[in-house]
Amino acid sequence: MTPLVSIMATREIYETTFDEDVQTETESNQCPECSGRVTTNAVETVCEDCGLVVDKQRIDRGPEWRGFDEDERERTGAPLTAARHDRGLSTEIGRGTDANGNELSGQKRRRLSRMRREQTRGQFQSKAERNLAHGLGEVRRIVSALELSETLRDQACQLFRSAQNEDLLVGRSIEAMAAASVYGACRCNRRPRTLDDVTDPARVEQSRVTNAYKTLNSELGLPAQPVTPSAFVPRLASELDVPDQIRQRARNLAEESEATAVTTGVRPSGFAAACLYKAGHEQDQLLTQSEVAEVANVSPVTVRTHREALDELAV
DNA sequence: ACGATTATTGCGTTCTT
DNA sequence: AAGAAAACAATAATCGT
Repeated sequence: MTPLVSIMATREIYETTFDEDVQTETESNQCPECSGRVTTNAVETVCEDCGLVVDKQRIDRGPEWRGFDEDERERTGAPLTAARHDRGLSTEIGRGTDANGNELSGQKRRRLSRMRREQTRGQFQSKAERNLAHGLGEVRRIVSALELSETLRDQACQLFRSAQNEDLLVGRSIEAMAAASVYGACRCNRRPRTLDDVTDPARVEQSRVTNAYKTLNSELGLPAQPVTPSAFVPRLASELDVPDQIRQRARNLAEESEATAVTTGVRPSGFAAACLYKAGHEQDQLLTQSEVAEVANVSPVTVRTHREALDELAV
């Protein structure tokens, strides 16, 4: 029997969390993570202590479609977004034509071009704002490379903002913090993404992303939740192109194992791979260990050892 | 510095064709 | 019989306390 204390020690690798049941939905004015007070502004409801976005988009910021012509509408334009440094409220000075599409005289064009230059200079009032724009750009790039949802992107951007507000960027690179923000958002939403997945499109060493995430997690008290093997099953299953039956069986296997303690401290993706392997063999679909190991980014040996754990469980 | 998980490598065994 | 796959064992590397 392994001593319990060491399990507690290593599980932190994959299950950084501060409270076991953080997922409970609270309608009240308390943060589900740290019980701090939450405040609601026009954009979202955030916890004052930890920065957790409890709720968002209470207010419909979409265009008003009821009005039939322009002056009946009171709200128009693109919705505000946390994903841009100016929350999407930028102004651009066009070139070439006036509002009616007519050509402009050379004199006016020169004047406009001077104005444009001054305006782009004025867009970033400080170095911090420039960094923010850069960071949010990186976050957007990584998020789209990983094909994550828009809400997740906004949360990641919000994380990056918080990180900057808390001066977590000093001594760290913007790219690393951007990647860490994306990973943090994934963890808070139980998205089956590994640190490798997030680091891959980022242009930094993984160690720096790890470092950034660690400080992000501890300083901001992220409501990071353990990502379970069952969350990885669908993703691996689609990469392997296995039938639904096997996918569901693998998911069941994973969930049953999670009920016991055998999945604590192990790489979720590796365990999910073992579940898929076992499920495939139960239904005479020959998946090789190296196949499943490869899509999960683990070694075949890992798949084997976890399959043994699964066998003992089923009896 | 220690313990746990995982990767890597090498090697004899089992299964398939 | 030949080749692939799974099993086993020993060692190294990594990570968190």
